[in-house]
Amino acid sequence: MPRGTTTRRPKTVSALLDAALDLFADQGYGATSIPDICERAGLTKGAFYSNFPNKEALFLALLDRSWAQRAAWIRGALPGRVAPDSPALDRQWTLVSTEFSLHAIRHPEVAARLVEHEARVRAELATLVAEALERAGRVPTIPVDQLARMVVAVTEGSDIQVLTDRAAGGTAHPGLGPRAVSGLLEHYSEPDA
Amino acid sequence: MPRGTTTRRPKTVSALLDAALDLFADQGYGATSIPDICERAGLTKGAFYSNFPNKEALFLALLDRSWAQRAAWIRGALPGRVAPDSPALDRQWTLVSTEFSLHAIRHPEVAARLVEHEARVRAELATLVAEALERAGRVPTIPVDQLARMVVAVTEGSDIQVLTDRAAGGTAHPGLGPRAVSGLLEHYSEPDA
DNA sequence: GGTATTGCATACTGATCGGTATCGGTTTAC
DNA sequence: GTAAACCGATACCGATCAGTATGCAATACC
Repeated sequence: MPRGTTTRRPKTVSALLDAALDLFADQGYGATSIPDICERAGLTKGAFYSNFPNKEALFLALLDRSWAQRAAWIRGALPGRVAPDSPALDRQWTLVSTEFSLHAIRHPEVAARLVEHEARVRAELATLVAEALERAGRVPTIPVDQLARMVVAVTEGSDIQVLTDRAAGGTAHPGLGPRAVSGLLEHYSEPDA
Repeated sequence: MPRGTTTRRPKTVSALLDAALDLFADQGYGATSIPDICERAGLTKGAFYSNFPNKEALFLALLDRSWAQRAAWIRGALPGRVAPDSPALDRQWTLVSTEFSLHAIRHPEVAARLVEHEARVRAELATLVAEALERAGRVPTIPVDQLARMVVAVTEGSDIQVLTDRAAGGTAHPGLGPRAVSGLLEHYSEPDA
């Protein structure tokens, strides 16, 4: 049982993660410095190095937190839909999560972590897909895990397209992600016999 | 007609772009410094600032060159396929191009440039899709431009998935991109009457 | 309430950053 | 052959970086 102050630390960590999320989304991971993060959090480098050994450790912690938050959000938002729509497009999340994918591709030891997380997400999504198809009186013609993979791929690709168009001042359209998803689900299933 | 030397400059620019491509793919755009690029190119900062005002200008020039090269490559590789397969997965290209999308989302003036380029690519791809469907005796049930959009989205999303799995040491599978593409093309077309 | 411990601020270091100014070898034009 | 223009190397600047060491106020325990 430690003796000194322990209640401050969680608040500090949370403030640092909040600040990092904003800055990674705005400037990118590589372009964001540790002093940047501390300043935005209203703290100093002492607080940072007291909680993380370096920037990458904070990146990983940030993703653990974001994954947990988003998983909870998706679990609440998705079920009951006829087809598993893509969850609401979150600009900040898309930017940070995509950048993390790139980071993982460049750093194999990090990639393992990402793949594991994606497998869990896909497993959940696969059951949702299976349920949705069942409600629609259809059965999949390929493994639902492969369907989930396609759904994730097309959704993420579409999100990037939409954000790009939006940044260029294009009219705010919903993107073709949902339509492509429902198309894939219909095409790779058939009416139950 | 200028009087001095002009043959050296193109070689220098090319060397800088080559070096930047390698480094942006390996470390990311934000994490790559100008001295890094110069060193890898076997040049000094004098060469850099003699040809580019800053790192972003080089990024844009690099993408212009890469777009031209890839467009030429795709034009030679794609036609004649029954379905427009995704071109061979190029790790370096996927990393840099995805990072540029993120950069564009963060910088609207850059996004306009990217959107314009993507529109050109999609136009070409749309004609290929139309030809492929025609050869297969089918007609699209939604605008071919929308089909092209879906194809691009699912391909890029799948490429990221494959590279991540590969980085994590997963078995080298082709990914579900091509299958999803053909599924979309079939689902959003019907036999010609 | 005394005290040990915690947790962040402060201060510092060596390295590296982006950017500018200038210098000198090289090439082209005539 | 020679002069002019080019173009990249060198040297330099102030700012900022990642990381460490230490100081000190706040807090939890007894």
